[in-house]
Amino acid sequence: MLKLNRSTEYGLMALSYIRSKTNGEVTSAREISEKFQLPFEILAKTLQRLKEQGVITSTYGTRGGYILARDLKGINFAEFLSIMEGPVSIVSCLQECDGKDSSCEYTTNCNIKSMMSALNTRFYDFLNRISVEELTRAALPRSIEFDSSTASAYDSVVFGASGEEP
Amino acid sequence: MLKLNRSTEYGLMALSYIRSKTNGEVTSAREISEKFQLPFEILAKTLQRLKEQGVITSTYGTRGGYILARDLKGINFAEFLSIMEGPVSIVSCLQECDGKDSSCEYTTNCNIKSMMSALNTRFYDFLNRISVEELTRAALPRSIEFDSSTASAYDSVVFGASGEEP
DNA sequence: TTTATATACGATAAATTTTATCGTATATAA
DNA sequence: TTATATACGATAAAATTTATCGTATATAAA
Repeated sequence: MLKLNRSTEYGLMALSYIRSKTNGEVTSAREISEKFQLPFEILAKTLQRLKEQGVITSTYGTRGGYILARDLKGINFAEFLSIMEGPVSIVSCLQECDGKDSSCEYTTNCNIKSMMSALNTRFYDFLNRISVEELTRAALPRSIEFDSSTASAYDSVVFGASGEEP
Repeated sequence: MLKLNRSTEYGLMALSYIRSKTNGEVTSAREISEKFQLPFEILAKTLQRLKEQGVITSTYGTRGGYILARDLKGINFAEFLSIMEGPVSIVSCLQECDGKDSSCEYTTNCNIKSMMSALNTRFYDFLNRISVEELTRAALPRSIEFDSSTASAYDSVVFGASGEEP
């Protein structure tokens, strides 16, 4: 169904909340889980994965919790998804595992591989143009013209540019 | 994992094969299933769904099978996916079911809904720019410059434009 | 030093979704 | 009349996602 995993959603909700904190204030997994009614264990694992990848840092103990470790503008959605859901590929036959392509297991005679490869490249490019900074903004900013052909990967992208009311 | 369903892949493979046939020659489900080693029953259901949506037409009986019924240029990938996999939405809380939005069941207090809505719009736009005609071409055409900001939904889109060797 | 709090992490179970199979009905050419 | 092929509902198997459990580790505060 081409849907994001729950952990991806949890991760974005968590980052959105963490970044809203001021001057070095930490946020605990418990706090986020209660604030948004998310299952604690899964959220905790999600945060641990984000820490493992250097997106946030943690402090142990009674006043412990998480703070941002990287500029969210420098993390694009493709990278975020690969942290949260593993290697991103719209077709499994092109998914890289441990550095090497896993070839097609379904058919010995595929007539769409070339096009799926092209589609995958284009999809990856789509994800690359979206930063986690944008995805974790508090609210949709007022619509600004966006030209995807000139925007670089870390440019600000206003999603609503294609068809929303001003 | 943001992966296409098997039936979507089967559907594209089938359409790619069917369109390659010349002067009104029909293609049976059995033929496709044997040609590409795909499970017959699933492929048959896939073809039935494509027929139901008017993409192909069928003829019964001994020399029966399928032929194209619509110009594949007029079917974009968003529509194709909704035929094959049901309503397309990158987040379930925005997925329309029976005309009305199904609201979020996970949390009473979502801080990313606005951005997910924007992301979804943008994703849908991405899918809209890709036609089934392109996806079912026999091979990747030689790379041509593609400017996504000026291309209309049914324009030819060359996927390889972003980063492939010429 | 003890206790409460909080992260860390492997193992496993439950739920959901996807994928495949089965049985039967219908239509048509040979 | 028979063989071939689509049509379609019901159900089972497999895979994936989501959630839970148990235990270990680190730290601030009492």
